[in-house]
Amino acid sequence: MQDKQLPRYQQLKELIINKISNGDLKPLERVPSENQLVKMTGVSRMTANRALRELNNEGYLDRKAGIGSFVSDFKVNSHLFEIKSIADEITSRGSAYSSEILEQSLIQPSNDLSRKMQINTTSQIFHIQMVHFEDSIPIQFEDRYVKRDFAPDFIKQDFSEITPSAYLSSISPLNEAEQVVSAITPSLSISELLQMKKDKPCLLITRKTWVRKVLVTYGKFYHPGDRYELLGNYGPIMRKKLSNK
Amino acid sequence: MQDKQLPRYQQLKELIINKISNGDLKPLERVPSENQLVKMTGVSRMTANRALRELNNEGYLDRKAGIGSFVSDFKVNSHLFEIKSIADEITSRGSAYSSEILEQSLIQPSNDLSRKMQINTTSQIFHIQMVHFEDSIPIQFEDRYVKRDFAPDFIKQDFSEITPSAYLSSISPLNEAEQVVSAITPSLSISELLQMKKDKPCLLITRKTWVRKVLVTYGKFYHPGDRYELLGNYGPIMRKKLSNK
DNA sequence: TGTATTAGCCTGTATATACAACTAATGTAA
DNA sequence: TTACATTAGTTGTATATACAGGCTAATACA
Repeated sequence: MQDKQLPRYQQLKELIINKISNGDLKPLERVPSENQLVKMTGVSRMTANRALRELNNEGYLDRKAGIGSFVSDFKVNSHLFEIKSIADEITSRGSAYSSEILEQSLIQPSNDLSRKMQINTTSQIFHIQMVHFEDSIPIQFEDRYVKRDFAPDFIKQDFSEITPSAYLSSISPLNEAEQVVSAITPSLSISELLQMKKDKPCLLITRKTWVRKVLVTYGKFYHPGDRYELLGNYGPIMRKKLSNK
Repeated sequence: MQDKQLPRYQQLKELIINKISNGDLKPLERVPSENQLVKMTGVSRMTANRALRELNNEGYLDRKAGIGSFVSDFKVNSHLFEIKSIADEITSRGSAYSSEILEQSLIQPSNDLSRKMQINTTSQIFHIQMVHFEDSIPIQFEDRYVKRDFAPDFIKQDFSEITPSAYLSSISPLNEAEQVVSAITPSLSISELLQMKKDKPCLLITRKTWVRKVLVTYGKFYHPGDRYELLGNYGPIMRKKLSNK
């Protein structure tokens, strides 16, 4: 698919990212050391170093001199992993997660939608609508469209078991996203779905996600303004320390 | 201040970041090449390469093989630079920026505020409240606190000329920030300041900013929900191409 | 047994070197 | 003039090497 072969440090990075995203490597698990990578793959230590160092900068790994390199525990981190885990976010707060699926179908996109998703109207698109609950209180209404080409089995999934975001991440690491955050007054139907009081505001996140420069999903995520806020960290990533005792 | 001297690639990075943030190097301006840095500073090309490469990854520079390295045009980019420039953001849209200052004073923090700013109540804090306008339409109400220690001349500034964010960035590059985004129903006074219709929602951004792990400013920024949205890009930064004819 | 030392592995940094690919400008031949 | 080749400067990648510093576990010693 690619025109040219990727540089070796990049191949190493993707190898490790794939192992993380398909579960071969789990959070806090050890990753091969630089010298092990040298022996395994034949690269020099400096390029193994570059691969691991960049994965560290990007938040995939935690490294510590004298100890080793370990898969990050993404519970706290931002980055694209944060995006996949409304369920994890809820459970990591110690709350009970549940969901209710309202719609799950295959559709032909309207003109407007096909334009937003950068496709023609003959392509087929999955559509899903569901509500996510924290301790039985609705916290997100998800209205998402997914390209059939990217996830042909999307329609067969049981999204009460795995969230759409987590499922999509399991197919292929999502490597680019754009999100627009705004404050709106919700429509009556959404207000009811989220069990919101009249005239209370909604936090609306409109998100597009790409895999290798190809847009694969477009979704709107509505949160009750008084029950949800969005946290972002910028600058040097504050990483959790590895326990040393 | 620092315990140990920073690594040389880091010194190079900060040197260049400082030149960018104090205006010595302007957007789209050329930055010394790797070999020039080698001659100027005596480091090896690989460490000059690392410094420039990381600045590129972090969005400060645009590099192109065969051409050179140039300061990014931050109009589009996110990162911490985005944060300093509500005025730039407005003018870059081709609109007219103006502002109105409501309060500018030196105060003793309340218990609550001193806790939020991680100081004791004997420290002194600057407080400023102002409204930012786009084409005479209010688009942000800024309610900000700044540590006196960090910016002793803060109170003397004319913030109709330079925004508080831009002024703070000019003192020292802000290297870490946390922001919480939420949707609220504004108080009556804020609703009036922003000339909002009744019951319309507000996008509230609560932001803390650090310089070298020390919190220097804490602010709340209120935007009319129907006139403002927050854009975020994640993953590989989409950089503007250098014009090549 | 208890304590100090050492050896070994890990990451972090720094240098020197090499080659590839890209670009702009220049020189050269048709 | 036009088309092509050359050249110099730039970034991008890859390797080999070296030393510093953090950490752990084995070892040596008292």
